[in-house]
Amino acid sequence: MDLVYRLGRGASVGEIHQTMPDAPSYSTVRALMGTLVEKGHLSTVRDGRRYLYSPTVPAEQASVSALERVVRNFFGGSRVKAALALVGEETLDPQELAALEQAIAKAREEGR
Amino acid sequence: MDLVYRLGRGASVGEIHQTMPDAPSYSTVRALMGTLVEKGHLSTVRDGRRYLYSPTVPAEQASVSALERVVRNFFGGSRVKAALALVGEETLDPQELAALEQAIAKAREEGR
DNA sequence: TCGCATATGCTATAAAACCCGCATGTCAGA
DNA sequence: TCTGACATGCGGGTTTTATAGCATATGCGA
Repeated sequence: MDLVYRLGRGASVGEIHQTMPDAPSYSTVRALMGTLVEKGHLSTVRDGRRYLYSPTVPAEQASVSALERVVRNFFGGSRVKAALALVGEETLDPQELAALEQAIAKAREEGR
Repeated sequence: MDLVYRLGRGASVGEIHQTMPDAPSYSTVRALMGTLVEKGHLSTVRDGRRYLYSPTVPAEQASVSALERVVRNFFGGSRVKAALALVGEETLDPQELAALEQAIAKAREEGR
Protein backbone atom coordinates (compact mmCIF):
# COMPACT_ATOMS: atom_id res chain seq x y z
CA MET A 1 0.00 0.00 0.00
CA ASP A 2 2.76 2.39 0.91
CA LEU A 3 4.28 1.99 -2.48
CA VAL A 4 1.03 2.51 -4.30
CA TYR A 5 0.39 5.67 -2.36
CA ARG A 6 3.90 6.84 -2.97
CA LEU A 7 3.53 6.36 -6.69
CA GLY A 8 0.41 8.44 -6.48
CA ARG A 9 -1.27 7.03 -9.55
CA GLY A 10 -2.53 3.74 -10.84
CA ALA A 11 0.33 1.31 -10.79
CA SER A 12 0.88 -1.96 -12.60
CA VAL A 13 2.13 -5.07 -10.89
CA GLY A 14 5.37 -4.73 -12.77
CA GLU A 15 5.99 -1.23 -11.49
CA ILE A 16 5.26 -2.17 -7.95
CA HIS A 17 7.40 -5.23 -8.23
CA GLN A 18 10.35 -3.24 -9.45
CA THR A 19 9.86 -0.61 -6.80
CA MET A 20 9.74 -3.10 -3.97
CA PRO A 21 12.80 -3.50 -1.84
CA ASP A 22 13.55 -7.19 -1.20
CA ALA A 23 10.98 -8.04 -3.79
CA PRO A 24 9.71 -11.59 -3.86
CA SER A 25 8.75 -13.14 -7.18
CA TYR A 26 6.49 -11.36 -9.60
CA SER A 27 3.85 -13.99 -9.01
CA THR A 28 3.87 -13.29 -5.33
CA VAL A 29 3.43 -9.60 -5.78
CA ARG A 30 0.60 -10.29 -8.14
CA ALA A 31 -1.14 -12.46 -5.60
CA LEU A 32 -0.58 -9.85 -2.96
CA MET A 33 -2.22 -7.14 -5.00
CA GLY A 34 -5.04 -9.54 -5.60
CA THR A 35 -5.75 -10.00 -1.92
CA LEU A 36 -5.47 -6.27 -1.42
CA VAL A 37 -8.20 -5.88 -4.01
CA GLU A 38 -10.30 -8.55 -2.31
CA LYS A 39 -9.92 -6.76 0.96
CA GLY A 40 -11.06 -3.60 -0.69
CA HIS A 41 -7.86 -1.64 -0.31
CA LEU A 42 -7.10 -1.49 -3.99
CA SER A 43 -9.25 -1.25 -7.06
CA THR A 44 -8.31 -2.10 -10.59
CA VAL A 45 -8.80 -0.49 -13.92
CA ARG A 46 -7.94 -2.24 -17.12
CA ASP A 47 -5.27 -0.41 -19.08
CA GLY A 48 -4.86 -2.11 -22.41
CA ARG A 49 -3.82 -5.62 -21.67
CA ARG A 50 -2.83 -5.01 -18.09
CA TYR A 51 -4.38 -3.82 -14.87
CA LEU A 52 -3.65 -0.66 -13.02
CA TYR A 53 -4.12 -0.69 -9.30
CA SER A 54 -5.05 2.31 -7.23
CA PRO A 55 -6.03 2.77 -3.61
CA THR A 56 -9.75 2.82 -2.96
CA VAL A 57 -9.23 5.39 -0.26
CA PRO A 58 -7.94 8.63 -1.80
CA ALA A 59 -4.48 9.64 -0.71
CA GLU A 60 -5.64 12.81 0.96
CA GLN A 61 -8.10 10.95 3.13
CA ALA A 62 -5.63 8.21 3.89
CA SER A 63 -3.05 10.75 4.96
CA VAL A 64 -5.47 12.20 7.45
CA SER A 65 -6.18 8.80 8.96
CA ALA A 66 -2.53 7.96 9.09
CA LEU A 67 -1.70 11.20 10.86
CA GLU A 68 -4.59 10.81 13.23
CA ARG A 69 -3.45 7.38 14.18
CA VAL A 70 0.05 8.55 14.95
CA VAL A 71 -1.26 11.51 16.87
CA ARG A 72 -3.50 9.28 18.88
CA ASN A 73 -0.94 6.61 19.60
CA PHE A 74 2.10 8.65 20.32
CA PHE A 75 1.10 12.19 21.09
CA GLY A 76 -1.84 11.73 23.35
CA GLY A 77 -4.16 13.14 20.74
CA SER A 78 -2.42 16.48 20.43
CA ARG A 79 -1.89 17.42 16.80
CA VAL A 80 0.32 20.29 17.75
CA LYS A 81 2.64 18.07 19.76
CA ALA A 82 3.01 15.91 16.70
CA ALA A 83 3.70 18.94 14.57
CA LEU A 84 6.34 19.94 17.04
CA ALA A 85 8.04 16.62 16.62
CA LEU A 86 8.00 17.15 12.90
CA VAL A 87 9.50 20.60 13.01
CA GLY A 88 11.93 19.91 15.79
CA GLU A 89 14.65 18.18 13.88
CA GLU A 90 16.83 18.73 10.87
CA THR A 91 16.78 21.64 8.54
CA LEU A 92 13.63 22.71 6.83
CA ASP A 93 12.64 24.73 3.84
CA PRO A 94 12.22 28.41 4.88
CA GLN A 95 9.38 28.96 2.44
CA GLU A 96 7.48 26.03 3.81
CA LEU A 97 8.09 27.27 7.31
CA ALA A 98 6.56 30.59 6.43
CA ALA A 99 3.50 28.81 5.16
CA LEU A 100 3.31 26.90 8.37
CA GLU A 101 3.48 30.06 10.41
CA GLN A 102 0.63 31.48 8.44
CA ALA A 103 -1.38 28.37 9.08
CA ILE A 104 -0.71 28.73 12.77
CA ALA A 105 -1.81 32.33 12.75
CA LYS A 106 -4.99 31.26 11.05
CA ALA A 107 -5.54 28.45 13.51
CA ARG A 108 -5.15 30.91 16.33
CA GLU A 109 -7.73 33.23 14.89
CA GLU A 110 -10.22 30.48 14.45
CA GLY A 111 -9.34 29.12 17.84
CA ARG A 112 -11.54 31.57 19.62
CA MET B 1 0.84 -2.65 19.26
CA ASP B 2 -1.15 0.54 19.02
CA LEU B 3 -2.82 -0.23 22.29
CA VAL B 4 0.40 -1.04 24.05
CA TYR B 5 1.91 2.21 22.89
CA ARG B 6 -1.17 4.09 23.87
CA LEU B 7 -1.04 2.67 27.37
CA GLY B 8 2.51 3.83 27.54
CA ARG B 9 3.70 1.33 30.13
CA GLY B 10 3.99 -2.36 30.58
CA ALA B 11 0.58 -3.86 30.10
CA SER B 12 -0.86 -7.20 31.10
CA VAL B 13 -2.86 -9.39 28.79
CA GLY B 14 -5.94 -8.60 30.82
CA GLU B 15 -5.56 -4.87 30.40
CA ILE B 16 -5.00 -5.14 26.69
CA HIS B 17 -7.91 -7.48 26.35
CA GLN B 18 -10.23 -5.09 28.11
CA THR B 19 -8.99 -2.16 26.09
CA MET B 20 -9.47 -3.89 22.76
CA PRO B 21 -12.46 -2.95 20.69
CA ASP B 22 -14.19 -6.06 19.31
CA ALA B 23 -12.00 -8.10 21.56
CA PRO B 24 -11.74 -11.81 20.80
CA SER B 25 -11.30 -14.25 23.64
CA TYR B 26 -8.72 -13.77 26.31
CA SER B 27 -6.87 -16.83 25.04
CA THR B 28 -6.62 -15.31 21.63
CA VAL B 29 -5.21 -12.08 22.87
CA ARG B 30 -2.72 -14.04 24.88
CA ALA B 31 -1.61 -15.93 21.81
CA LEU B 32 -1.38 -12.72 19.88
CA MET B 33 0.89 -11.10 22.41
CA GLY B 34 2.93 -14.26 22.31
CA THR B 35 3.59 -13.98 18.60
CA LEU B 36 4.33 -10.30 19.01
CA VAL B 37 7.00 -11.30 21.50
CA GLU B 38 8.34 -13.94 19.14
CA LYS B 39 8.55 -11.38 16.40
CA GLY B 40 10.46 -9.14 18.69
CA HIS B 41 7.93 -6.36 18.90
CA LEU B 42 7.15 -6.88 22.53
CA SER B 43 9.21 -7.95 25.48
CA THR B 44 7.99 -9.32 28.76
CA VAL B 45 8.84 -8.70 32.35
CA ARG B 46 7.47 -10.84 35.11
CA ASP B 47 5.36 -8.87 37.53
CA GLY B 48 4.43 -11.10 40.39
CA ARG B 49 2.43 -13.91 38.94
CA ARG B 50 1.79 -12.30 35.61
CA TYR B 51 3.67 -10.87 32.69
CA LEU B 52 3.86 -7.27 31.64
CA TYR B 53 4.37 -6.58 27.99
CA SER B 54 6.13 -3.54 26.64
CA PRO B 55 7.28 -2.52 23.19
CA THR B 56 10.90 -3.33 22.44
CA VAL B 57 11.17 -0.14 20.47
CA PRO B 58 10.75 2.84 22.80
CA ALA B 59 7.71 4.98 22.13
CA GLU B 60 9.76 8.03 21.24
CA GLN B 61 11.68 6.18 18.59
CA ALA B 62 8.58 4.48 17.26
CA SER B 63 6.82 7.80 16.97
CA VAL B 64 9.64 9.14 14.83
CA SER B 65 9.46 6.15 12.50
CA ALA B 66 5.72 6.41 12.30
CA LEU B 67 5.85 10.06 11.43
CA GLU B 68 8.62 9.55 8.93
CA ARG B 69 6.63 6.92 7.20
CA VAL B 70 3.59 9.13 6.88
CA VAL B 71 5.72 12.02 5.71
CA ARG B 72 7.36 9.85 3.12
CA ASN B 73 4.22 8.22 1.85
CA PHE B 74 1.86 11.12 1.75
CA PHE B 75 3.79 14.35 1.89
CA GLY B 76 6.60 13.71 -0.53
CA GLY B 77 9.12 13.74 2.27
CA SER B 78 8.29 17.24 3.49
CA ARG B 79 7.88 17.31 7.23
CA VAL B 80 6.55 20.81 7.11
CA LYS B 81 3.80 19.87 4.69
CA ALA B 82 2.76 17.20 7.12
CA ALA B 83 2.82 19.67 9.98
CA LEU B 84 0.62 21.91 7.93
CA ALA B 85 -1.90 19.17 7.54
CA LEU B 86 -1.86 18.71 11.29
CA VAL B 87 -2.41 22.35 12.08
CA GLY B 88 -4.82 23.05 9.30
CA GLU B 89 -7.99 21.66 10.80
CA GLU B 90 -10.03 21.99 13.93
CA THR B 91 -9.30 24.10 16.93
CA LEU B 92 -6.04 23.80 18.74
CA ASP B 93 -4.67 24.68 22.12
CA PRO B 94 -3.25 28.27 22.02
CA GLN B 95 -0.46 27.40 24.40
CA GLU B 96 0.65 24.54 22.29
CA LEU B 97 0.51 26.74 19.24
CA ALA B 98 2.82 29.20 20.89
CA ALA B 99 5.28 26.42 21.57
CA LEU B 100 5.08 25.39 17.97
CA GLU B 101 5.79 28.92 16.80
CA GLN B 102 8.85 28.98 18.95
CA ALA B 103 10.00 25.73 17.48
CA ILE B 104 9.57 27.17 14.02
CA ALA B 105 11.57 30.22 14.91
CA LYS B 106 14.31 27.98 16.18
CA ALA B 107 14.18 25.84 13.08
CA ARG B 108 14.53 28.93 10.96
CA GLU B 109 17.60 30.06 12.86
CA GLU B 110 19.29 26.72 12.53
CA GLY B 111 18.18 26.53 8.97
CA ARG B 112 21.09 28.56 7.78
C1' DT C 1 7.59 -13.05 -38.91
C1' DC C 2 10.12 -14.50 -34.74
C1' DG C 3 11.17 -14.06 -30.27
C1' DC C 4 11.58 -11.44 -26.01
C1' DA C 5 9.50 -8.90 -22.40
C1' DT C 6 5.40 -8.33 -20.09
C1' DA C 7 0.78 -9.89 -18.48
C1' DT C 8 -2.74 -12.78 -17.11
C1' DG C 9 -5.21 -17.16 -15.42
C1' DC C 10 -4.79 -20.94 -12.73
C1' DT C 11 -3.03 -24.17 -9.43
C1' DA C 12 -0.46 -25.85 -5.46
C1' DT C 13 1.76 -25.91 -0.96
C1' DA C 14 4.01 -24.59 3.19
C1' DA C 15 4.02 -21.25 6.65
C1' DA C 16 1.83 -18.08 9.58
C1' DA C 17 -1.84 -16.12 11.83
C1' DC C 18 -6.09 -16.43 14.21
C1' DC C 19 -9.09 -18.44 17.28
C1' DC C 20 -10.16 -20.92 21.33
C1' DG C 21 -10.71 -24.38 25.21
C1' DC C 22 -9.07 -27.17 29.11
C1' DA C 23 -6.26 -28.06 33.04
C1' DT C 24 -3.98 -25.88 36.46
C1' DG C 25 -1.88 -22.50 39.72
C1' DT C 26 -2.35 -18.44 42.89
C1' DC C 27 -4.05 -14.77 45.49
C1' DA C 28 -7.53 -12.09 47.99
C1' DG C 29 -11.59 -11.90 50.39
C1' DA C 30 -16.08 -13.98 52.31
C1' DT D 1 -10.93 -22.85 54.16
C1' DC D 2 -13.54 -22.29 49.99
C1' DT D 3 -14.44 -19.83 46.04
C1' DG D 4 -14.13 -16.55 42.32
C1' DA D 5 -11.15 -13.75 39.50
C1' DC D 6 -7.18 -13.76 37.04
C1' DA D 7 -3.12 -15.88 35.05
C1' DT D 8 -0.33 -19.33 32.86
C1' DG D 9 0.98 -23.70 30.14
C1' DC D 10 -0.26 -26.38 26.50
C1' DG D 11 -2.57 -28.30 22.73
C1' DG D 12 -5.01 -28.03 18.30
C1' DG D 13 -8.20 -26.79 14.56
C1' DT D 14 -9.44 -23.44 10.89
C1' DT D 15 -8.39 -19.70 7.93
C1' DT D 16 -5.32 -16.56 5.55
C1' DT D 17 -1.09 -15.30 3.62
C1' DA D 18 3.07 -15.89 1.29
C1' DT D 19 5.39 -18.09 -2.08
C1' DA D 20 5.99 -19.59 -6.68
C1' DG D 21 5.69 -22.30 -10.96
C1' DC D 22 3.34 -23.41 -15.51
C1' DA D 23 0.59 -22.47 -19.52
C1' DT D 24 -0.73 -18.96 -22.32
C1' DA D 25 -1.73 -14.40 -24.68
C1' DT D 26 -0.11 -9.97 -26.66
C1' DG D 27 2.51 -6.19 -28.35
C1' DC D 28 7.00 -4.47 -30.12
C1' DG D 29 11.29 -4.33 -32.12
C1' DA D 30 14.87 -6.83 -34.91
